[in-house]
Amino acid sequence: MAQITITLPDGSQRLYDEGATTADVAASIGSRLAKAAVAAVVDGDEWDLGRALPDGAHVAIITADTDAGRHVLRHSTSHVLAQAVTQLFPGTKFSIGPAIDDGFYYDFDLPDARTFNEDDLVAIEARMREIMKADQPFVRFEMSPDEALALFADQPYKCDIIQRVTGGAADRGDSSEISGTTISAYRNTPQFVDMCVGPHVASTGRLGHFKLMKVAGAYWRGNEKGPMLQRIYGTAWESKVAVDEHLHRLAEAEKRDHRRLATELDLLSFPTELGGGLAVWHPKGAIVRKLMEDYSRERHANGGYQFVFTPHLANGNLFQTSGHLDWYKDGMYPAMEMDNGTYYMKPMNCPMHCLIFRSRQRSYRELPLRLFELGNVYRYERAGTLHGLMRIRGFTQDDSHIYCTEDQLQDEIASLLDFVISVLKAFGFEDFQFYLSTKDPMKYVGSDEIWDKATEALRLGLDRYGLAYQVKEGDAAFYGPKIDIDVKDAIGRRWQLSTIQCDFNLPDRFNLEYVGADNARHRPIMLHRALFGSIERFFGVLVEHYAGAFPTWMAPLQARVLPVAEAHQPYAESVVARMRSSGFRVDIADANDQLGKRIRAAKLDKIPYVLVVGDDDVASGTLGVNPRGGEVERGVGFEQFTARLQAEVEQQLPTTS
RNA sequence: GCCCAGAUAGCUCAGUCGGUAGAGCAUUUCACUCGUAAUGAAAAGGUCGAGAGUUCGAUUCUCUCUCUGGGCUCCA
Repeated sequence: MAQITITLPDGSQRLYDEGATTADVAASIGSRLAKAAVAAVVDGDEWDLGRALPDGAHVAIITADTDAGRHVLRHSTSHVLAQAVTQLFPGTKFSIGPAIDDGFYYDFDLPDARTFNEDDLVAIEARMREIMKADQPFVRFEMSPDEALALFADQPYKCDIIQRVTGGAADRGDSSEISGTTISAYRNTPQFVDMCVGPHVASTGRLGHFKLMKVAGAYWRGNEKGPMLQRIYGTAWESKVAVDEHLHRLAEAEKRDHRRLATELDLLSFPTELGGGLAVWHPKGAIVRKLMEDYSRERHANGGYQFVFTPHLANGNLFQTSGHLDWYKDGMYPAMEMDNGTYYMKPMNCPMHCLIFRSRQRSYRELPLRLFELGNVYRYERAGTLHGLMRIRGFTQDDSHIYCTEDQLQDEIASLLDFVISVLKAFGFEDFQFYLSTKDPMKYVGSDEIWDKATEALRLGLDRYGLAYQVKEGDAAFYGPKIDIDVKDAIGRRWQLSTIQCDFNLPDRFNLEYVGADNARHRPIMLHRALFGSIERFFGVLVEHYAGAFPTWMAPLQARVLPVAEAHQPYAESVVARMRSSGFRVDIADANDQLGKRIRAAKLDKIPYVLVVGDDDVASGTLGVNPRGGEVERGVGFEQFTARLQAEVEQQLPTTS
């Protein structure tokens, strides 16, 4: 029998009989590898284990415990989901079922507009386990588009994909289903076959560590004018342990949910009487917010910004001039008709800042002119999009508009990046991701030349700062390209916070000018930027980042004093009074309840320091210090403790710019 | 806006096959005065999200609305 030569990732070569598969290669390397294998990379493409290899192929085995391996498990599990649903609900049309982060989903169109319920999920999951127990093979085959259209004649969504792809109109959503002009599919049973690029595990018995999570509606092809399908989400992993760890992570994330913690820690609430997406801040939340704002103001004062204030309402002419009424009217609160015009709640501050710039003649000597405002804006976010503090209808932007010359632009962007990162680090974020968003060809104003110029300036700013970034094509605002900055929180989730946006448009619309050194009039360049984005959202992210345990400098209460018994009450009160006079936020828990109970309550309130005072402390002027997350220390001198506390606060709060 | 699921005491939830409701924690009071994560007892606390319909009677069934949650779409 003829032999073929296979090259492995380490460069070594092995000989196999002709017709050998990737599974044979894995088995020849080791039995553990063979067991862990789910697919392989053959000459750069992902292949099933069962496909015969060509001579000279480069082969790398994909194991289940890698991202690529889990992707195969998840994608294969989604096929099992589709088979289970089509068995249990005859007549179901199925559309697409890709692997996603942590899992997979599949979209279905059920007969008679039926929808899934919780019980259905249980039944479907049970049927999936039967299919896995049956150990059905995933058999790959290929066909022409015409054959595929015939095979999937009763599956309109599949036909839609085939026609679109063969018609040259494929998009990203189609890529897991189909590629090129030959259509591949995988058959599990005589009845069930699904169009798919693959790869898949060899058989359904290889699967099993999964859980169906939830049902949701999803538009076919993401088009809100199109049909609404029923989507089932699931998670799948290489082992039961990995599934359990994933579920544990979800539970931990839920414990950090800012909406839950806002209630538990009495920070703020969303009274239904107010209307959706509107919050009221309780005293404890307000303290934290005030500290954030104070810090932001201090940094801006040191950073060469000038503070301004603008009203919440404006005549519609202003938003006509800015162009926002043309582009974003649906997102604005409706018009208020007054006897002297039509007024709107402001959805952003920039037009008003432009009016400040334009209020008198400006000289190049004033530039860059940096206007800063904690500006309250109101946007009519669609009902289904509201989400706690993260998506809210009334919020405060830490908003700045910088007017500068073309020559100043790149320096300004570079120093802005510096400023943004420095402020975010002060709030405990260390890991940043940068994005450069470019023009949306369907939605923009201004000339191509001006867009290229702005985009290039942002790009050079990032390059000059030496930052790695990703480009998001077509993701820019209508008025200009932007840099967005994501941070990674304590449990690895990413949040988009800061934004730096170039704008060659508003200066035109507002006819902004400055007098240059040449005594001629020039148009300034405008930058929009926000560090927190919105105070509310940033606060929400901080709550989740710290799980409600704010660092001492911004904690609503920095310490609580607990007299062991009533006899120690006067001493405890003197400790509170002395600490308050030093500017610390402290309260007392009277000796009405047992000490253990009061300690527990203080810990649940996530107060940084619990100070227990008893006989010894009264006698020698000391404190029992019980720090959050640390060991109890008895007999600490009062001055010693307050000095330590002061140092901690100062160290956490850098004020350099 | 669309699909699905919800809304019962301050919080977390149970319950009523249609006859106006209960627990734990929190709160208040009393007793206990305690050295590092839940002392005991009692009291008080609810138009059962809002409106309409069916019914002798609706917190429960139906409809509409408001708000919330999970998705989709959107996010200047």
